[in-house]
Amino acid sequence: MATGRSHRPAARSRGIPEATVARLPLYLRALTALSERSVPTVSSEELATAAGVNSAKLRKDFSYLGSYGTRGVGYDVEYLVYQISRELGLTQDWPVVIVGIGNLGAALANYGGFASRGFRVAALIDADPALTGRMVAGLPVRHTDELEEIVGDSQVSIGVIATPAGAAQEVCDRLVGAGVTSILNFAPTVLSVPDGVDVRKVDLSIELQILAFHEQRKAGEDLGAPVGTARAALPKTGPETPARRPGSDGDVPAVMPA
Amino acid sequence: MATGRSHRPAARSRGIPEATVARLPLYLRALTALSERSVPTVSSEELATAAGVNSAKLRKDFSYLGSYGTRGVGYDVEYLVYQISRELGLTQDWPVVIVGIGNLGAALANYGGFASRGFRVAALIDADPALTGRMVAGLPVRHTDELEEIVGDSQVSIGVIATPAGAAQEVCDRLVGAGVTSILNFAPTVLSVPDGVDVRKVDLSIELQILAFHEQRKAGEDLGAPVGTARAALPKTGPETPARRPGSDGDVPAVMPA
DNA sequence: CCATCTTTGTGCACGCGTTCACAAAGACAT
DNA sequence: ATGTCTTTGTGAACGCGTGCACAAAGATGG
Repeated sequence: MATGRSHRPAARSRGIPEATVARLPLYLRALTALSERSVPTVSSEELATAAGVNSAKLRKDFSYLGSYGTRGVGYDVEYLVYQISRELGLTQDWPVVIVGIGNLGAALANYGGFASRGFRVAALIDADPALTGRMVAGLPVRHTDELEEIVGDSQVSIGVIATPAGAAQEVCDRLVGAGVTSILNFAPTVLSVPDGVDVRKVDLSIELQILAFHEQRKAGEDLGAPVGTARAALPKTGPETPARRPGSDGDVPAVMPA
Repeated sequence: MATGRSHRPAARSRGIPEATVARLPLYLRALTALSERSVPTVSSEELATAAGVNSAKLRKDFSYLGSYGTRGVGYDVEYLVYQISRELGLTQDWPVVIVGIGNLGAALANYGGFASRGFRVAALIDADPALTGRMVAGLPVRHTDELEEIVGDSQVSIGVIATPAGAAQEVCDRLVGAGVTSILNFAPTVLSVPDGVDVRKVDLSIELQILAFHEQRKAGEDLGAPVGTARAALPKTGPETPARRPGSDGDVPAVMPA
């Protein structure tokens, strides 16, 4: 749950709702597990449970792809794995560049799940000259100066940004300029991109804050103190504002990069 | 956007829509930046641009919190920072434990954005005895055996799971059993938790697959080949299923943990 | 004190996503 | 072949989220 779609409110690409697309990887993972256990068929009920969704939703999702089930029996696991893989574009290889090889960037580079689904780390890029040439996850770190060349030569269309927030927009612009049309952003910034470029962001801090909100709510319900009252009545006379920790973050690095 | 909400379809906690809650951290970040530049007030239009949203949406979001603006002028930056912080529960400290100190876990432990928003890493936990006692980000890694004790003593209510997928559910169960009621899950698995426990998941692989879908769609539009046709007509006779890479992943570690 | 101008707060309509509930489709047994 | 039983696929209703568009509020200047 750390995803945030970006522009295009609900692109309904080629008839498949965005919400459905977001769940296809979930189904695929559950199906792959079944496939490895050599389970031949699965019902919508079983698969839905495994994927953590409602069976009606799953059936409707699959209905957007076509009629791949058999009534009275269920779905053929192998067949469905193939269909979803194809639908998601995982039958081809996707070269990916990672920019910003700090703690997070390095962790991503070592991520085993990349190769397993057709994603191949084509290059690692960092602005720090001290890092250039060092091997990370079996690949040499290359300097930002080479970015355009790398992207162009390797036909990279997906870029991962794991730089500090301050550098993210510039890196983004250069990636887009070099031909990248999909970006996964780990830096805590709003990226602006031209139409036709997709951005998804992963933001640890936001996720934690959302959890904190609900956590506070739970705690507040226990006490007799109504959390959400005596608020609209504030006179708002002058800045009684406690001014929490002035000048601490606001431009913090993504997940401790470089 | 790598977030995925989980149970509760749209909990509308205490009147504030879930979608609004998810945007509050965005506003807070933009406001903090303005605060550091000592900007006294900001209009909904300006703030919306900075946060990457529509100004009507922002005003509606704020209307759920109360009437904090001044017509003809805008919003008082400091005041709003305080109100949103309070609403999100960031005026108090949230001790957090991280379980699974692999590449990703270590990167998270080093994340600077934790402390800056009231989140404090209370402990690092790993099942590997070889790691126990080693210092990571200034904290000693402690063994899983101590999990219950650590959570209980430190009053931890938020847990971060960065273990391999296979270990995630067990770790989750133990965290919940020890009193944790909010979980941020980086492992690529569906976690099942009792009611009252919030789970948010961050899944790199899913994000990339969603990007790949759109990427494929873009590429398909260029060619004359209609991507989504000649599909429903498949006879489906026997497993012509190409059976993509049998038995490769399916239980892959989150982001290359331990 | 009045007029003007800016910007908020929100009523309303629309569309996407979810869920229910059931008819149609097929497997399987007799 | 016919009937029964299981499970899919989907029409329809509902609710949340978004965005428009405007009235109300207040600041500001004369």
